[in-house]
Amino acid sequence: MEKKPENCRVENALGILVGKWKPIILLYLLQEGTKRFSELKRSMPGITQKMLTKQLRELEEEDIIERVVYPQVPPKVEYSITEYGRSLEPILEAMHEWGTNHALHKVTKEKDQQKSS
Amino acid sequence: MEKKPENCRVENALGILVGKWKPIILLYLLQEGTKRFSELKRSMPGITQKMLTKQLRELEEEDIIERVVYPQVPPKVEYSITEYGRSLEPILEAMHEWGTNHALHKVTKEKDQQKSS
DNA sequence: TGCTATAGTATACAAAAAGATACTAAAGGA
DNA sequence: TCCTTTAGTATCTTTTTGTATACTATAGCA
Repeated sequence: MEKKPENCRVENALGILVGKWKPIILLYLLQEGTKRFSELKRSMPGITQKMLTKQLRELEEEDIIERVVYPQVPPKVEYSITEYGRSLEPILEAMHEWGTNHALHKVTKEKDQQKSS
Repeated sequence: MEKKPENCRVENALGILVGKWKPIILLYLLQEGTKRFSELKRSMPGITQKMLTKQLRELEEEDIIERVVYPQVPPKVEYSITEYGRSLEPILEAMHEWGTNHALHKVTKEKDQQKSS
């Protein structure tokens, strides 16, 4: 496998996951399946509509999620993970697991430093 | 495993990997082992000293890399991945692999769109 | 004496990401 | 008639990231 810094493709994946809300959106859709825009918004207190729209558009652009518009009033738009998008799941799981452990690691380290000071 | 958006730990991992140069630094150190500051800099054309220093400090802060200073003039400082930092390797590999495939996926998608237009 | 190399720091600035806030259309209900 | 709901868009401001450039100390070398 090519891992030379010159042709590092980690950013290709990173770019898709990066964004304050993207991992949250993805985990939510992976677990809960298809969701409406308003449901997504309600599930993420603090996000603005602009941000949610932007992140969703970016994920759609990369073929990770699908957007289905129902021609109704008031509007109804549903979002879901694509078949292809599911291929990100193992990475998200691995990061979640590592991240959970890392929170612990930091606490442990801090305690050690307190002891030695 | 806890994957509720409310307690998403993906960012814990993401935060460490994010930064224009961090994946490159990590892959390089993982492959090449211990390296001096100047070697890192030379291997990453385009990075400024300030940026390199900053990224290295952040990785050190998270216990991913180790910094060893030799009391010499001119100075000599060596960086290497910590034992703990190695636990990120599978994630980086997975992202690299996914990212490589994703580049292909995009090209394929574009071709499909051209055909249908 | 002046030049090089090393591993930085300091300062100013530009660009990108995120946030706050106000606005839209049009159906259905009180 | 007015209010609510939905899924956005349009601006503007703030915060975070990243870049450019100049500066530092000191040993060894010519």
